[in-house]
Amino acid sequence: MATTRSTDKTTYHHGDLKAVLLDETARILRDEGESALSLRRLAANVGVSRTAPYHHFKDKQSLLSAVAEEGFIRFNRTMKAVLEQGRGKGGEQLMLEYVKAYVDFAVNNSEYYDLMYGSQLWRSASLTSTLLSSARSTLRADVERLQGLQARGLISQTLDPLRFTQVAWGLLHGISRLLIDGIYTDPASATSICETAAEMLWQKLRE
Amino acid sequence: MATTRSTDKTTYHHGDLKAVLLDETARILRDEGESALSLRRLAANVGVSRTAPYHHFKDKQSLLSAVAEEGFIRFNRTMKAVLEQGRGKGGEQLMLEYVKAYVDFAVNNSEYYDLMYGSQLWRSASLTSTLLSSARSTLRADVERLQGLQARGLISQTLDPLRFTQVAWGLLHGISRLLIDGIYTDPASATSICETAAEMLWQKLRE
DNA sequence: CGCCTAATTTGACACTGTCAAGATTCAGTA
DNA sequence: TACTGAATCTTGACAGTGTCAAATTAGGCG
Repeated sequence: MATTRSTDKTTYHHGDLKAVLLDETARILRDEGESALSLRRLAANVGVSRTAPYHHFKDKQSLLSAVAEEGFIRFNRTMKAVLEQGRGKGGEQLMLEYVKAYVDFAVNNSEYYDLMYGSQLWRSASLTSTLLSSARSTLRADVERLQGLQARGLISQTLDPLRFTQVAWGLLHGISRLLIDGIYTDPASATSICETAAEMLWQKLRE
Repeated sequence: MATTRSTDKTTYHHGDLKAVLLDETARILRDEGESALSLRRLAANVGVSRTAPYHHFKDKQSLLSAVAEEGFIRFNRTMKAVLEQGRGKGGEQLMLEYVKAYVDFAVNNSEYYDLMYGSQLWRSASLTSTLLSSARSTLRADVERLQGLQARGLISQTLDPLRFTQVAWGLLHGISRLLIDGIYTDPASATSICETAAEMLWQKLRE
């Protein structure tokens, strides 16, 4: 702890500022909401001057994009783990767990999810190619997995893997957003909604 | 035209300010985007001082809520018309047109849709009870229509109308958001995505 | 006509993102 | 070890922003 520079204010050079800014940004978004995030408050919280962050991020959007990138990494890791742990399970069961895992991640990491699929990121110039490929990673893996299943005759042959994936993504994204934004009347029914969604997707997969 | 007060700057009392503010707000959002909307610019565009809008709207969020309310009115009207014009048609065909109409409204009126189902509105204090009932109007009508169809034995008996409606809503909302925010790789495939979505929903309805 | 109320304005305050110029520290080379 | 260039951080400044309070103006009604 003594050698950690993160919270050490005695040094002029912070040493760890970039990483600390990313963490504190996520923390503010989670605990206090988007409207509470300003670069000045962020800098103050971290114990640094107002413009210090500008030496690590071009502007505010650039910082948010970097946080989003961290979100994509966590998201991809989470979804990959779900698939690996569900190896032996049946398709229907796996589909349900996948749906639940997606929505669960979105709802319980909304400070990241909001940025990952918010409108600002996808219109911004700071959408680098590496970020973009990270953003499409899970989607691409889904399409390829479906193609594999189709080749082995395990799912419907008439189905277009890309179309199905796009629709499934839309479904999961929509449910997640309605939950995050508090638009569904009864958030407690989330599990039940996920089950119905998974059933529907699985039905379409077998056709 | 001469008697119209909307653009008349000669009078001290604007006369029509509230309505003009609502229209100009929607116009700015549509043409220049959310980040371009400030109360000061809005007021200047309309030819009125910075704080004039405050006599018609408590604060900025209140203005946006009012614009959202206008959005709900248009949305409810649109969806109602789709159902009425699709009286004689078969269920599957009607489902497709419904899906297309929803997504079409969202994409082509995104300045309203963003506000209607944005996170700010649903957390805000300006979510009045009349606004809330307007917001849930189409959803409630959907549930009741399904109950009617179920009573007449036209759709699956085992299906929970509320759950299905929630999931269908999630699907349409998700597709709309991914299109609006430019996240889908190829926006041209929107029609095809809607078709797949409609098929899936119809399949689930008959079960 | 005169008054009351609603509509509108000006002034002010505390914020915000961001740029430019200066100060400080670090890393590496001679 | 001393010096130098680059990286990092700070202070000062500017144009915006949302919003409040107090003053001003106009319209409608007696």
